[in-house]
Amino acid sequence: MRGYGQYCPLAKGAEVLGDRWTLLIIREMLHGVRHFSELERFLPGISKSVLAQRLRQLQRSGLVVRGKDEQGPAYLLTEAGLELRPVVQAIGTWGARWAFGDPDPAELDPDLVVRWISRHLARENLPARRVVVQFVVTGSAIRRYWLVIEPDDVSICVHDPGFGVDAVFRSDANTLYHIYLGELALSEAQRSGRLELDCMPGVARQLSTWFAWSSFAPAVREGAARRAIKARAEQG
Amino acid sequence: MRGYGQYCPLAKGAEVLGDRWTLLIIREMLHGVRHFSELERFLPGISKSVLAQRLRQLQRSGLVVRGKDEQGPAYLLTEAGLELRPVVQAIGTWGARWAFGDPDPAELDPDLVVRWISRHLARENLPARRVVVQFVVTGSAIRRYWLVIEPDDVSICVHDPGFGVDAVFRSDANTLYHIYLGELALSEAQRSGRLELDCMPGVARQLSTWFAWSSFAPAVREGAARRAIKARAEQG
DNA sequence: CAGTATCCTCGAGGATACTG
DNA sequence: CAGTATCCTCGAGGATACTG
Repeated sequence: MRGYGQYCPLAKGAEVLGDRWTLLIIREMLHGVRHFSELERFLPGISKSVLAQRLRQLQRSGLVVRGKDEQGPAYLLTEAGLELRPVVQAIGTWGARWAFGDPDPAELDPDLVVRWISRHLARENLPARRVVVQFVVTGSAIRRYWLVIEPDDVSICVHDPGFGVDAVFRSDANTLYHIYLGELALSEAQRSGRLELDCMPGVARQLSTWFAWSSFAPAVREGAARRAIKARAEQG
Repeated sequence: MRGYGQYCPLAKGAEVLGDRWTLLIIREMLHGVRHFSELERFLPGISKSVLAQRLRQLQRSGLVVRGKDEQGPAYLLTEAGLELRPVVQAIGTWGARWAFGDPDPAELDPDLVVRWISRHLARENLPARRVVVQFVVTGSAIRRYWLVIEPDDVSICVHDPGFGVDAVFRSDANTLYHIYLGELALSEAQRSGRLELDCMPGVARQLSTWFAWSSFAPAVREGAARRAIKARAEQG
């Protein structure tokens, strides 16, 4: 981003962070995403050239270093990049409270929400064996996903991996997003019929503890509560 | 800013705040700036049309309302806008630590730094009478400012208002910026000869308590200390 | 997979003049 | 002062093809 011509900490921060997509790239990297193609998959709509340009710029600004790992080139956050966690948290918290209405249908990408869910597992509550959770996302086209959770690895399959299934979620994408974002409790979603949940015997009690949901969930809940109160006040 | 197509609190926050100049406009309004022309003066380089467009957008997003006061149209932050204070503070703190090198000479606008200083006074430490502080900013062209501090008003004059002067600061713009940003203590600036400070008798002891300096000063100091340690390590 | 190179379009915003 | 209207330029970035 072109500079503001001001010797001011906020202006300097905004210069580094203000380019389109930059903050979302940082969000992904704070979640542990390290590879170019993985960034592309988590950022639908970004083009290769923009992603490459942003990663170069982030290296020049000292937030990211490019290295190698087993799977090829890997981008890692520096100390400066890691210290953006409070910034991302502050903007996301504000966004959840004040810029978060109902989703546009085009924003409800089932692939994406299943990926998001799969990286916010509460590992400490999961059994020490392999667990498979199936998601059936209804809509104009039904999408199926199998979350294969191994003690030290998680993968998402779009075909039955054949290990058997511990639990099946069946809902539309909108409902799944609201559950992930913490606005809708599993039990409430089931009661209202928006979610069908089938579990293997013995799993039902633990299932709800396996998922950590979004780190913005508390702010999303507050924002939703505030909007509900306001709507009721305007009606009454 | 065009949307990201993601139903994510961070993406939604970034959509509202990510346009060029938007965060700096918010910074000014958090400092109490309410009028169009005042925003223009605090944001050198912004054009009328961009400022007008941003203010319209901020109203549409619900961060700002347009009203009237004694001096004409006035823009005020809503509750949503006021809650951006932690966001501005987080980005500025990060910027001070990780994106704040030496200033480009073009960034050292004497008008601006005197305005900044004048709105971070420690009112509780100022006497209950009118106080006048003169700033003489040296450089290719010498600029003079008189800060006229009344118990309930502060104004900046570029001609001697004729009230007499309680203290005179004389330094170049670079030094004045570093003092404002908290990197350079008044006493240290004097000792090193970068600042000449003349006071009326009886004022010298209090003078240093009159100024609150930048709210990012602690982060700027930490950032400068970190860079100094790093530079020394690289030398040794 | 992990990008680069090239071409092309469109929209952001600067400059300038004008208005209530 | 507090903006709006108009014109014009330039750069961001999308599409596509290509490379190690």
